Amino acid sequence: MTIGEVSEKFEMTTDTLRYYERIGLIPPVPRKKNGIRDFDETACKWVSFVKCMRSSGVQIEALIEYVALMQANTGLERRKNILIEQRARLIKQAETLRSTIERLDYKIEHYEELFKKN
Amino acid sequence: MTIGEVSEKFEMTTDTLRYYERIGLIPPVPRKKNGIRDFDETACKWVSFVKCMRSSGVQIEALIEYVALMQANTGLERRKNILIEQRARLIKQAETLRSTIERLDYKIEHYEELFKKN
DNA sequence: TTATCAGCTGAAGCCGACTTTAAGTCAAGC
DNA sequence: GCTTGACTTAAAGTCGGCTTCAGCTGATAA
Repeated sequence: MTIGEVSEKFEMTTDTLRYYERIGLIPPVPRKKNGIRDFDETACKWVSFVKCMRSSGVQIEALIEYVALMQANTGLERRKNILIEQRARLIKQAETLRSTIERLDYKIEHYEELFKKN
Repeated sequence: MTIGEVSEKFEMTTDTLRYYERIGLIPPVPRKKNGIRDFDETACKWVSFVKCMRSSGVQIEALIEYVALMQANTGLERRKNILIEQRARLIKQAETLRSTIERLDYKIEHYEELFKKN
């Protein structure tokens, strides 16, 4: 797959994909002889994974470390711990969201009351 | 309350508090005769509200508009809609988080399996 | 054949959200 | 009366995360 196809598939720009590869957020993408990127299934899976993680705010740094360890085929335990740490961060974030939503609900309710009165 | 006390109470820097006032994220804080900020209960409630919203990623722009309408004591309906829009954004975000966490769970599970084998 | 794509690289630019700095005021304690 | 430390402002700086640009190559199609 070309970078253009991948960018459509995952709804992100080609620039972002190149940027991700450049900073090591995804492993180096295989190339054709002329140097053009040729995304295989593995590369696509990485894009999918990183896109998902980023959409929830998982930090780029953590992902870069994870990818590097995968590339080096090492740090099994560390890899697992990165995932666990990030999960913990997300769970905390979900809890924060929950309580903010509650607060918004409460305020919205208050406006409903106001409208009823008039 | 001084800005220093408020910053301790809400665990944010005095710089951030001044910044928030400057851009209209909280209404103008009452001042003593010498110009020093003197946070009253209303001001504190605003800080608390904005801190909560920002911790969940509610956009500054939306909050600024909301605060401005409150100050002008107008746009009742619009105010309610701002809150509803932001709630919708947060709910979407919570859903995204939930599915990312699931994906992480799955990957972590995979590492567990690997460790069991060895 | 020429022009118009899609792709390439490296570097500079941009945006949101603070944070720091420079230069100054003011009140309390020694 | 001077130092200390908390406060003031406006403006510049920082940082993460892209995004855009300049200048190039190489393949396709009118």
